[in-house]
Amino acid sequence: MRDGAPPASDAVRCRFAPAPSGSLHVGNVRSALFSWLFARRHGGTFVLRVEDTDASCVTEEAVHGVLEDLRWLGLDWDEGPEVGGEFGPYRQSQRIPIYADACERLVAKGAAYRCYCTPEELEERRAAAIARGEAPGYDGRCRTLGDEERAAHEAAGRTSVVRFAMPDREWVVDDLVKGEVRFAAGQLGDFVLMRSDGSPVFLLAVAVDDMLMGITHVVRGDDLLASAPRNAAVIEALGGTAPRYAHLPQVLGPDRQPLSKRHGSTSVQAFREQGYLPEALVNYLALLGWSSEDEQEFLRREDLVERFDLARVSSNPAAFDTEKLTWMNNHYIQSLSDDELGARCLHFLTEAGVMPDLPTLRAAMPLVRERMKTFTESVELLRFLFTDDLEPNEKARGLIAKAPEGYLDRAAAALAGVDPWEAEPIQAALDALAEAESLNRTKAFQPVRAAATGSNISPPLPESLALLGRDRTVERLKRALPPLDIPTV
RNA sequence: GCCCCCAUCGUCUAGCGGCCUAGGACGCCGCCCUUUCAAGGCGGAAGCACGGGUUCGAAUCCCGUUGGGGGCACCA
Repeated sequence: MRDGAPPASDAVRCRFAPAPSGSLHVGNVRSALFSWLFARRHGGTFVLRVEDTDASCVTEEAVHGVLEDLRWLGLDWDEGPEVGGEFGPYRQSQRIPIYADACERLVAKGAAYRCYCTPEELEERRAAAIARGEAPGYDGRCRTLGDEERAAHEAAGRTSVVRFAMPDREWVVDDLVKGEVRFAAGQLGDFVLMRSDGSPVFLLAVAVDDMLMGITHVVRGDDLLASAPRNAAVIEALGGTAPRYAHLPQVLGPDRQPLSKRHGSTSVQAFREQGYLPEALVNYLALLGWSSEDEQEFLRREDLVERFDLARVSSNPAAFDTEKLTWMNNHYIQSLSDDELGARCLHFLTEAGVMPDLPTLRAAMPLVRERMKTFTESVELLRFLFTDDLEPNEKARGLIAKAPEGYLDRAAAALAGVDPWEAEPIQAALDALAEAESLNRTKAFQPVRAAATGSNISPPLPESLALLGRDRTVERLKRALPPLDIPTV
């Protein structure tokens, strides 16, 4: 029924307009993704615009961080910072004169006016309105000021802001995901467009930019739902046509509370550093509030583009579930080739101070691919191959301690004679040893694993030893200290 | 206080009046596989917030209640 698809004749233009925060959190990214998907789905244009009017806390790194996140996720933009476009500039801080001009035009045609009320006066009247059970928005006092009163205020040295004269009627937002949302007359008060220092407020900048940049569809979080009629009103007053809006439900934390610092790092950067794949994050996020008609869950970027439909966006808030993301990440890891996998692991290993030799690393990929949920886990899984400076963990020490007297020496001797040094003969030698010692495989293998890898957990043992090499294996088994030397705590 | 949004297993969801004894996925539990850990296979527990309507028939439509969230700034 509600289909956001426009007639093929007019091109879709979507935008993502982040404040430069350093790194996007998953909620913002979901908005960016859906906006991007909608644009791509309809062969439209995706515009990136940086909302940096609040210059106080904006740094170049913060802007770059956001662009990096988007690029990493594969959400490319057709117009915006670093790529340009015919409706630029794409940073609001560079568009100040445009806003000033628009504001002047609004005042000139009577759609906006100067307001001389002081913060104290406003606060007082707001409180009174609430006490009366009315909406606490601006009461419109300065809307009808005559020239003389205005002159008197100016003469008295009063500062002023520019307020938009919100037409006093019912406003209906025909939202692509929420349906018709109505705001009764009197609900939406006159809001500030320009501060007393002459700087534009968000509501002015967004309206002007969306209009001038020819945006046809605004896809954003539903925390902005109530500002949609204001955006539309300003655009109409400016003689433009308001875009269609699609307000997405919020992304909540695992505790179903709004995303905040309390939830720790939910930034794209954090997931990237923890070893999540962009494909997994995109796929997971797409499923957060949207589902494919065929209920398919594994969807690559192009599958999503092919199927995305705003009409299938759920209208209820969704809690971010790291467990499912992690599961999905493992799935994507398993789909990578050994070369791709190796390259990723290399990054995380070196980051952790482990310097792998490449042929061994590459050869180890089949052993670890289904054992990693994130790439950071590759470090613990593979470290033993690339450093002889192993600190056996608690459980490994326990296993070594519990091994029969002289067992590891006999294992070393048994393995020393294995030829060729490959997984199968190694396994055969270990099995023969187990039989000779009357041990089952678990009992036979675990002490060897502990001594050779320093951990009670490792990739399959024979294959691991094959990669480790005969000399290092034998050496580690011999060097594993007998129980007596285990220090008591 | 006023306005708006939302309500299916713990979580993400399918469902748009009869196909529902409510389906799938993550997670959880059990079994299988198994040298550890994973992965994989099989099976299981688990949900329509509540109350009224409408209808031959309601998870699906309407109203109310409750519960969550958002907005009402010289923030964005």
